Amino acid sequence: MEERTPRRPRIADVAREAGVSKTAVSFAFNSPDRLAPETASRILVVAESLGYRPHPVARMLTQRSTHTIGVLTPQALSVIFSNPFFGAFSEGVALAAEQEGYALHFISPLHGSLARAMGRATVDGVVAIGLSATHPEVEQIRAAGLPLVMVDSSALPDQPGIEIDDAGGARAAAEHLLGLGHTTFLVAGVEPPTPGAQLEPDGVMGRRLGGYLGALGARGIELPAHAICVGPASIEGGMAVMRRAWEDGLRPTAVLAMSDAMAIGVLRAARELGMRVPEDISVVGFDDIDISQHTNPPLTTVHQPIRQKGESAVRLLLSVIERRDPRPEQLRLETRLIIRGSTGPAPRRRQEVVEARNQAIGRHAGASHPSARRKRTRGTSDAIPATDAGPGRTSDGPDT
Amino acid sequence: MEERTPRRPRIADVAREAGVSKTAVSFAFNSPDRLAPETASRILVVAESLGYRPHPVARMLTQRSTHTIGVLTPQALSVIFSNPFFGAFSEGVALAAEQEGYALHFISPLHGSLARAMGRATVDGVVAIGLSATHPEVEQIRAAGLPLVMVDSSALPDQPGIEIDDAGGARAAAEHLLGLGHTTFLVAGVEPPTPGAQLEPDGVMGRRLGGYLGALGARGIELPAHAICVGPASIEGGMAVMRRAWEDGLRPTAVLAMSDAMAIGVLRAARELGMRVPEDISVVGFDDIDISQHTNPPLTTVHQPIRQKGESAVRLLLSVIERRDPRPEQLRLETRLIIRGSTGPAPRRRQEVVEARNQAIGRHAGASHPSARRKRTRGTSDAIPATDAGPGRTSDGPDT
DNA sequence: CCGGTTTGCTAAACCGGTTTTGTAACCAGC
DNA sequence: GCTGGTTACAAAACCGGTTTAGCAAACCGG
Repeated sequence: MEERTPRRPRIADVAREAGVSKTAVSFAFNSPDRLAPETASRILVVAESLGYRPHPVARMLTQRSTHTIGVLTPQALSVIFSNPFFGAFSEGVALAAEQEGYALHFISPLHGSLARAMGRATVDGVVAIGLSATHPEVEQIRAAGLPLVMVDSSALPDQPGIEIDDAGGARAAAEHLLGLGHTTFLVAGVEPPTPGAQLEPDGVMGRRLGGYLGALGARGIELPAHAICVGPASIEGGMAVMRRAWEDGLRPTAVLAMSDAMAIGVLRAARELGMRVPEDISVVGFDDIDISQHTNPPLTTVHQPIRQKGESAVRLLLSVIERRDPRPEQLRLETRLIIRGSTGPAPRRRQEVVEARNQAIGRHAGASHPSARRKRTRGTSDAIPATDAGPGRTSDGPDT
Repeated sequence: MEERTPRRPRIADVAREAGVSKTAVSFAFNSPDRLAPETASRILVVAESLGYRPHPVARMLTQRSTHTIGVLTPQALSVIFSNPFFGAFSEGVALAAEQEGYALHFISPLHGSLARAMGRATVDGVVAIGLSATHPEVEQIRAAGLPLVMVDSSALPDQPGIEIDDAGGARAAAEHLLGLGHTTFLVAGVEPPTPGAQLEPDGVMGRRLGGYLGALGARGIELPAHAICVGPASIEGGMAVMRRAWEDGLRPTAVLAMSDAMAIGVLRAARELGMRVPEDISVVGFDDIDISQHTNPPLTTVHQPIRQKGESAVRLLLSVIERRDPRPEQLRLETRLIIRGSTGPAPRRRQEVVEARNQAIGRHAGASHPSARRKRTRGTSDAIPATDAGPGRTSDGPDT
């Protein structure tokens, strides 16, 4: 005989119970100074006793603001969350959002449609990561009048966005290898989401490729088309690329990988093919995700400020949302090469690579230039047990 | 002289422009079969030309559903996203949510208050991870009539929740070490969020500790209180615990760490203190996060199905939200010990540990029992370059 | 004591949709 | 020719709040 459904109390219930108007209840919660102190507190007491909480959706509707920012990714979240790059980026996003009192809403394709997901999303603005500028949803979002900050998409000129110096970082990576005497390269690229499509020159990967090719070209080295292999941006993808290249008869002494995950896969595949890193083959990654300093050998890679990218994207977005800064801004963050243990001087003769392979396990000393190796920055490479760098291992220890 | 602010078109605008009622426009979008075909398409054309999209917040309000599930964490998201455990958990959550067409909304303390954040959150239900059952917000959520699934909190009996067999996993870890002859242990625990508080026996860490102590007690080994050290659940936390224990004069031959991150920190600190793993000291982690198979040596740890936990939590929540299953369910997932390279037989004499330390770098052969070591499962331990396990390294290769 | 301001609160409009109820037109059947 | 049932749409109520306009009483200086 009790009440059937203990319906959620509404503002009218509180008003009736307290003997005041809805307006007064609203005031009690939002601007108590507009009421007599004892009235306000009486209302709050009644509200508390009824278990009343203002309905957040109704509130959003009238205030025309959700205090939520959306993080848009063209891929499914279930694949995205396993990506360390995205984890670090989200960390930055979350940090800025929390400081500013905004909640986070992740937007990913709903039943395959990003547009549908965007239609459902209740956000004040969107940070889009990895979305190409030509993606149709970009126009949809802009048409909806929703503030948008694009990360890693060569943005339209009148559009706020965050980029990094992909080309410069890639150039530095290639020049580093050139300086070590390498002449035979393999580029391990991240394949575009739509299979069969070419690397779009405007995208992140296009810019990185441009950097590689530019540096190589400046030394008169032309990279044959078949030395650019693409695969998924994962460890498995990197392994697949390296194995395929090997089976195709390619014998690079240096690999330029467009992501750290791929570089790690290349590292592993190269070792399984009997090569030593960096004695027989050098590998450079891109991104400098956290685990890259823990691989064996520690990965030489192009660092980009991933967390800061997320943070800056949110701050830029909020400056638009809150109309502090009417003019959209473009931010460009720097990259820098971090030299660790996965790169070394090119083998003297090409033949060495093959020899090394046939020798399988047996390590022979003196295959490379110890003096040059010793000069390399160790950085934090011996900071964690995952790496064997540091005195006593790797090359200058007792076991070489 | 153009329109000042190109206001977002409302349903009334479309209705007027198309010469129909608001109802008809609503029908055109939601149940077109209730209109004459040509009327419906005419309305849609007009809507398209005006750039009209139904306002998601208004829609939520009338439909009394947000099609969004909340992920609640008592810590700040910016610390949470850097946690590989949480990344894997989120992956599972996202997978299930995407399949069911739900969006994801992360709820973390707003200006330090979880209650405030909950008040703002527009979700149909909540998955709470790492929230103690006695946390005041639990009652708030239940009072609000919001479906709630608690993960890793010894839940109230009438409350749906997901747990794992923490005690059983911990027991297996301890028994493994006991079977290897260890008698001197250190427990590296995860400190409670509120400093100074004791490990609550009902929490995850309490259950794990119970498992450790139970197994030890069954062999007549009593763990002194000072051999239980706590710190943050991070690599740094694990390092700190190990160093502090060493400085306090503890000389354990085996460490039971309550998280993999801590175990990795212990690994590193132990090595820096001059110990070899597993010859001088064995380490067991808990969770089996992805990188644990890539440490050096690969980490022996208690596996728990992290992704599945996230997935199951969402499915359980949705069964409550959509009232498919009126009776809340409790799910208990299994754990299992994964034996990799970080555990080995106890050193014959305690003295060996000290010797090993004083010898610093020089590796001496035969410090442990090769026969027993060879029996250990290698698993995927040689699957990635980060580990040097596999023929030719670690112990049975040429460099021991 | 009077006109004007301030205080404390309310009634009504509004946010932008969905859903229930209503009604006019058309058609079939007896 | 009237009843009863569809069909196609409209009017109005509603979701649960906020906000604007307004009103009565109290205050206040002259």
